[in-house]
Amino acid sequence: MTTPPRRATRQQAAVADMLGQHETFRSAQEWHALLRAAGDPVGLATVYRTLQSLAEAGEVDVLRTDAGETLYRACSAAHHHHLLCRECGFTVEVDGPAVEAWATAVASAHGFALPRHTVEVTGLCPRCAPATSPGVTTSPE
Amino acid sequence: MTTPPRRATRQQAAVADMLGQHETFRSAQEWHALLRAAGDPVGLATVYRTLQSLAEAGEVDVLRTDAGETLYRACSAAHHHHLLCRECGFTVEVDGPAVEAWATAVASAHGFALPRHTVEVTGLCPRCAPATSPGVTTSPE
DNA sequence: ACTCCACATGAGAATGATTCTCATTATTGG
DNA sequence: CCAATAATGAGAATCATTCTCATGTGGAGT
Repeated sequence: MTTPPRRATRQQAAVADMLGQHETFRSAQEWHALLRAAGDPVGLATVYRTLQSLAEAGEVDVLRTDAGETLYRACSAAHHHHLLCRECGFTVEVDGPAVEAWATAVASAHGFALPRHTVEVTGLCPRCAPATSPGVTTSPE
Repeated sequence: MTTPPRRATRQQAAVADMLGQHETFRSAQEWHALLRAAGDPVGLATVYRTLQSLAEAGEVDVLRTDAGETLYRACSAAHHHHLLCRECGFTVEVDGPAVEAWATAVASAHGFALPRHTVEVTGLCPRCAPATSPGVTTSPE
C-alpha cells in the first residue's frame, strides 16, 4: 500500500547497472548521457524518474551542488556522509557516529520527532589544495 | 582588492532591513513580494543580487529546500545550524561544537584543506508531530 | 502461449527559479 | 555641481527538472 508496485523494465535495470559501474556522483543528465553512450538508451525523463525512485528507496545518495544540480550515486546501504572536494568533485565516504548521536539528541531536546539529517563536509582535496605558502589568509571568519 | 567596492543604495538597505524584521526563512521571491507589499519596491533581480552578496558576506543563512528553492534569512554572526520542521517550516537555531570539531577532524584526516560544512537536522516539531499511537511504524528502516 | 490492460516509457512542451542583458538611474569622489 | 561608473530593473534567456499523453510492454490470468 505504501509501496506502489514497480515493474521490472530494461530501462530501470540499465540505470541501476550503470550506477553500479561508476563510483562518482553525477547529475541525472550525465547518467543519461552515459547510458546513451553505452548503447543502452533510456529517455531522460525515465532517468529522472528512476533515480528518484532509487533515492526514495535509499539505494542512491543524493547531493545538491551549489549550482542547483542534483547529483546521484549508488550507495552502500549503510548510512554515511560525504567529504567532497569543491574543485574536482572527488568524494570520500565517512561516517560519524558522533554526529548521528548529536543530531538525534538535538532533535529530541526540542521535541522534534522523526529526526533526519544532512551533513556534508567540503574542502579542497590534497590534489587540489593550493600550494600557497603556509602563511596566507588562513585567518578564520 | 578581494572586496570590490559596494555602493550604498536604498534597495540594499530595504532588503537588509526587511531581513532584520522577519525571523523566518523565505525565498528570494517571497522577500521580493514582502518588499513590494511594504511599499519599498525593489526589482527581483536586485533582491537576488543583494541576497547573494549578503550570503557571501556571511550575513544571511542560506538553505536549500528539497523543491530546489533557496531560502534566505538574516543570521546572527555566530556560526550555527538549524533544526527545521518538515511540516510547518518552524526553525530553531542550534549550535554543535562537537559537529564543528568532527567536521574539521574528518577533513584534515583525509588531507582536505579549507573545510566547510553543511549540517541540517529536520524532523516534526512538537506541534506537527503525529498524534499517532505509540505503537505504529516507528520501526527504523 | 496468447490477451489484456495498468503501469512504464519517451519526445517534446511546460514550468519555475535564477541569471543575464542592457538601457537608465543614482552614488560618490573630485 | 559633474562626471565616472556601479547599481538597478524589466524582461528575455537559461537550465534543470517535471509534466503530458500517445505508444509500448511486463506479467497475471486464461
